[in-house]
Amino acid sequence: MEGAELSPVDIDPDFEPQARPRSCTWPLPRPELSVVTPTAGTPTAEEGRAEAPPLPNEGPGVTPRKGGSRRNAWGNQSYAELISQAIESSPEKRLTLAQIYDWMVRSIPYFKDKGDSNSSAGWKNSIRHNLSLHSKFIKVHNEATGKSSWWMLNPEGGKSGKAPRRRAASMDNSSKLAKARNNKASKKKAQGPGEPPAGSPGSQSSKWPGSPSQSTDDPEVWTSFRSRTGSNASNLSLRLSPILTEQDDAPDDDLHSSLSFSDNVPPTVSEELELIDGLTMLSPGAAPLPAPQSMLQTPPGFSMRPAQSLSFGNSLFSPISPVSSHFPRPQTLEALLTSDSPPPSNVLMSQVDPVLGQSGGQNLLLLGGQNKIRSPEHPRVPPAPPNSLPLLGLPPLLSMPLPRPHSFPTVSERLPTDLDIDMFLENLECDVDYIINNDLMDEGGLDFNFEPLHPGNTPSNNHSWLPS
DNA sequence: AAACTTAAACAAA
DNA sequence: TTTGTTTAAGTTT
Repeated sequence: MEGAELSPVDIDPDFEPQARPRSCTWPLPRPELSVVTPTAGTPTAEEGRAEAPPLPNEGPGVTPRKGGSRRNAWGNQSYAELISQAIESSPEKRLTLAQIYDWMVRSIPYFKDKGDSNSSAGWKNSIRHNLSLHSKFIKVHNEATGKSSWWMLNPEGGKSGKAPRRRAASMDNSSKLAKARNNKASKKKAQGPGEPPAGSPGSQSSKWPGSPSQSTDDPEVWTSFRSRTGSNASNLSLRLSPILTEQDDAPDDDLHSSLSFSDNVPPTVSEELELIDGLTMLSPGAAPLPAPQSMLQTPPGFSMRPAQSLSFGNSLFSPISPVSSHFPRPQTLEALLTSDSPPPSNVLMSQVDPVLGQSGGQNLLLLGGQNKIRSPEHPRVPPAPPNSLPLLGLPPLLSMPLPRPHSFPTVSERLPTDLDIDMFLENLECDVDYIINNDLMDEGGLDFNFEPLHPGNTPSNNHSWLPS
């Protein structure tokens, strides 16, 4: 693309702050011609990826300006372009906000002396603003502890496309993506407890931005699983699997596209998501917690298992210990930690993980939601769009006959070839049972009656594992 | 009018 | 505080 070999912002000799009524001050009328030095220091370069590619940069290319005048103090590039360059210059095509800042300071002469907090407020604000505003940038959850999100270029282009303010009759993909991230806006201002901002997209559920593989996925669908409040549930958000990252170079757009959802999302989905969104916050699972200790506090049945950070910390579901259906209940934490036969194809899992992730999360939600929380109107599983992979709301994986509005095809029907998924489902199933038995039934507060619904074809009909 | 930059209010972590 | 999201206003093309 653009990144040809461009000098960091060519400094043209004639450069002069030419009339720019703008109130803004130009601290550095004439940027030192210093060549972008990788700033030996910059240890900040997170995760050692520091070896920042010295200088990317644009040059003559992008936005050739006719006159010798430059549009901005640093050249003719817009913030968006600079950010794009920064991201592209990174080996993995992704950077955290801090890294972007760092790149700016190191690569663009104009910002060289503006790295300190004092002089940086303004442009950093603009950077952030641009990242959020343009659909060409997508935010990806950063697995690393305490790290901010990765920012990547929207594989789909997203172009300079601006995020549409509201739902339009027809949106192109990038717009939709943008929209997805947009919908979060709503609840900000003007929220009188009971008055949804009229005319604003307010009533929509919050969305979370896509993943690199989200390209054509309908953000509406799985984007919405991000908790409005940014609770743990937001960790369901996709993570960049190492594998995917590596393939990043390859045109994986198509690949992802093939996994994508259709563009149509039934109107009800939004509402649906609202509900789920709410439930999400109630779900203790789905939080790839970096700190193992914290997991000890979580209900044993849920997927927060320390082990996940080991071999497949990048797959949203892999964390669940492969407990076979013969061992319905995780015996002990130790057991969980030791039973670690990794799924055969972590690769595949990683690739679809965003989608599966949503499904899985949703499932847990449905489980919890329907049985212990609300759902007076029994949340419907959003009808999976035709070519959608498994949004398939894995409901079927719940071996126990929870009251469900729909009946779904069996897992094997839908995923005839994906053993990993089956395995995963099995695991989940076990967890669910365990939860039901230990966390719910023991409470005595719920009145489950499984038998009637299982006329005897239950795999483990004797329920010998049930706590007596 | 669209694309940008700059500011700033706010929220979440 | 930092990171993100939005809204708003002023400029430039």
